[in-house]
Amino acid sequence: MPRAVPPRRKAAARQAVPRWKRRKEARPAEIVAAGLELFVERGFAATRLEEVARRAGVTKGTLYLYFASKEALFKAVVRETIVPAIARAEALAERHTGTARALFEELARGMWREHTESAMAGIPKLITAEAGNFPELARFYYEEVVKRGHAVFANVLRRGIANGEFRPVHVPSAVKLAIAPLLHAAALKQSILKCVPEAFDAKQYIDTHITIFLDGVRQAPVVDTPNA
Amino acid sequence: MPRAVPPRRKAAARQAVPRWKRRKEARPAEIVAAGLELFVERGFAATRLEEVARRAGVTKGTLYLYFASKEALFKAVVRETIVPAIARAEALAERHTGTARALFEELARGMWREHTESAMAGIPKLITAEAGNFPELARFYYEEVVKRGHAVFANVLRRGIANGEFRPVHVPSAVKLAIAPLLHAAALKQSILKCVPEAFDAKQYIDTHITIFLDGVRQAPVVDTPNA
Amino acid sequence: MPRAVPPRRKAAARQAVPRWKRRKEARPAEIVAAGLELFVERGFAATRLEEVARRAGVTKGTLYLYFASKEALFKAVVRETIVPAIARAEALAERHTGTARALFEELARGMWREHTESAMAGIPKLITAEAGNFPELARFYYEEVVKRGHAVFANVLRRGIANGEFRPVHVPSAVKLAIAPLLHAAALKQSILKCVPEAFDAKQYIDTHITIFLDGVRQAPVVDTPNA
Amino acid sequence: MPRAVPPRRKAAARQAVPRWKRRKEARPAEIVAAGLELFVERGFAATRLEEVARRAGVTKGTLYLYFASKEALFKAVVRETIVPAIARAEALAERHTGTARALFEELARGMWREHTESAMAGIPKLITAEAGNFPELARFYYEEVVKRGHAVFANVLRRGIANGEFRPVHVPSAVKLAIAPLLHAAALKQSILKCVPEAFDAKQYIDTHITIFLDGVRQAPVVDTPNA
DNA sequence: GATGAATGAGGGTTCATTCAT
DNA sequence: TATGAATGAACCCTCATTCAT
Repeated sequence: MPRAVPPRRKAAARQAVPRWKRRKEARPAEIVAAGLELFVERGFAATRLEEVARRAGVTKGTLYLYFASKEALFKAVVRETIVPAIARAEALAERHTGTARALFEELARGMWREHTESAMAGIPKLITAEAGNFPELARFYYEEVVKRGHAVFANVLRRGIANGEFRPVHVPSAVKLAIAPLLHAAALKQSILKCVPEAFDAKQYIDTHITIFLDGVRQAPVVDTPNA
Repeated sequence: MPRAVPPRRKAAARQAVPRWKRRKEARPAEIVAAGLELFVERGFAATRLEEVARRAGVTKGTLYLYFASKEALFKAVVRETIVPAIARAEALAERHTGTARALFEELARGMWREHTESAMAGIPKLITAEAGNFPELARFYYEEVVKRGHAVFANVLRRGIANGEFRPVHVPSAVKLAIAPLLHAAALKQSILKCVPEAFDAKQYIDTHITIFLDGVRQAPVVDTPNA
Repeated sequence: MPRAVPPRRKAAARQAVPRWKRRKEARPAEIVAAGLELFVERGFAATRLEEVARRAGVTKGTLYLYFASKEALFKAVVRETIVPAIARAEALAERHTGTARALFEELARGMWREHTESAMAGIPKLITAEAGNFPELARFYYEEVVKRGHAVFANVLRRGIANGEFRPVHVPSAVKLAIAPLLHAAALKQSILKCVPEAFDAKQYIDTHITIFLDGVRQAPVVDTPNA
Repeated sequence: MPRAVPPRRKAAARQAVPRWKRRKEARPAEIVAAGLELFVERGFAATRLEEVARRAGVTKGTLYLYFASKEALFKAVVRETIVPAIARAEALAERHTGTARALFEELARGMWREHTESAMAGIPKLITAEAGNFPELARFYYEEVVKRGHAVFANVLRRGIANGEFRPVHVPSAVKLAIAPLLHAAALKQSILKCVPEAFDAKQYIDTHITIFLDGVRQAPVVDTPNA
């Protein structure tokens, strides 16, 4: 999965900016991208800055022009990956129209996309692995991502309960249960599933999750088990 | 391949064995326990053998009487934590009586107990974090734990579908969805939740999971929504 | 396979190369020189890399910029000391003019000089001491140095026998006997003689060796012991 | 060449002494023998006491019942190997009858035997290798072995010169030249020759040495080269 | 800004030595 | 006397960090 060290110049020119200048401006982003890949793959301690540098196409010393230390790079990697994701999540959560069921599905699919196709893909695994070594980072992630995400889902669930789409469930638990399969599968794809031949059918997985979950929380019909 | 607690000859002859010998036989287990704690908390690379030794009540050199290297200790920690868990899981899976629903609940609660109260608690997080650095260990875990666990749950689901308790769902996905909330919450408890003040209501969580999941997969009554 | 003093491009461009770069190119040679001293004095195992580094004017870590391990340094020390010596020996052996006696003397003195005044001085002792631990290095030394040296002396002896200067002796033994006093004395000077007050008269020693050996192998006169 | 760890009891009973007692009395000698083998093969620093113990059929701790430290064992190994050799040398040197030439030959062959067939075989190489680390041991060896050996040979040479068998040579050098081929070959057999396929013809070597040396130092006839 | 040679603290590992049994 | 588990100092080696160019 590592993008395998683009040996020279990277992509096509964007505009009129001279190439070397773009390069210079892109440096921090390239370093962050390389760091993300490696931190996710190996963890913080097992990642060597030399390899981050190589993958970013610079030398070790150059890293220190942009980041004060390995730890600073690590935190930057996490923050800079999370912050845009938060922005996207906010945009997504704005469009809360339609039924609670429809919104739930939309949110779940959005979150799934975010955690499998964007740079966020490796973050939950990384934070979980490094929480013990970087508690403040775990708190940051919790505050900025987890709580916000929970709040959005809680909102939907509460609305669905209020309007009778969902039956009254323990919302804090239900929120976690809605999200857990998404994050868990994302972490698996970044780790164990890379080591084994098993094919993971992502579409079936997310479809089935939405179906089971929504059926599981919907308001039961009056006559649930007529003869019992 | 540390000799690691030869199971035989221990309890029986206890009174005749000199104290230091009993100590010696207990050493590997103590070291493995200390290693498990720290590897889960910090990860492989960030764990210092000196601290493992201190926590086991020995000195660094002593570790090498029982384990050839840090890596060997790590693998022993994982294997020796997993293997007894597999045995317990087998025993649990044997008692498959009653309805599929009842059995599902029993299995889910057993697995939850296993992953929150036994030494297994930290293993999924650990394997996930280190899969990139120890792929063969990830494969071992996948073969011995994941596949077995999946098989047990798949069995129950298929039986329930066959006898009409459950509706036909995509079994491989449903199995993962039944398990994901358990493992995800276990990993969270070992990591992020240790860093934030949030109280996690484990009982509510597992109860809600079982309820929602079972309702989500149950065979809908003939008249689902009578008045709609 | 340390890059070890790239021979080209050094003397030529000297004035244009910045000082630290010249320093860098000299580093491996300085380290090798320091290593040679210490390995000869203490042996491989008893030599601490920290002291090699100190004697080379660098720190421990720097060694690893040029040599992959202590063992790699050791082998480089031996090889890089031997290889130039082989070149010099070849040059010396070319000038085979004059009588076999004269050539023998020239070779013996050349070898003596080589093994007492050049960096080669400590090598035979070192190889002898470490052959048990580094058999492949011993083989390399045997192939590249011993066999070649033997061949050169054997050549001279055979020529002298052929033209009547020497009587027929067992050439393989005679070759070793011509060389043994040189190597043995060289080893003594690097070891025991450094520990005792005895003055070793090198000039007398080599002169006497040449005299006795040549007299010992010369063609005896017709009347060996006239009156006996 | 290592005697390969006699696994249990060693040889046939000598007399009536109970077996375990003989074992006990033989312990130090067995340890010394094992130590000698390994020190010669690997050098002092590279020899592990664990292996010495194993080869002696005891455990590491037992070594310390007989020797205060690794260094003490090393010195004991050297001293106890040398001292009997000195005694034998003295006995040999007593029988100084016949011509100086005959006595020289007898001494040379005796010394050769001593340095190739007795336990002394590895000592010169060992002392040479470790002189830098154990100068006092080198001095001991020099005083007790080298000087004595030199004195014996010097004696013979002086007598031969006095009675006209030998021409006047520089005796200190001639002595060393008489001995050097013996010690050098002994060292080679303990080291390089164990690593290469070359067959060393010991008999030819020693015969040739005696012949060449004695011819080299004998009193030239009056008419050395009559017609020249 | 970028380099890469150099540093040195830190951790894994070895092994001579000790000591309770 | 003999054992072997345990120790801890020492050493090799790594790698984040610095700095002259």
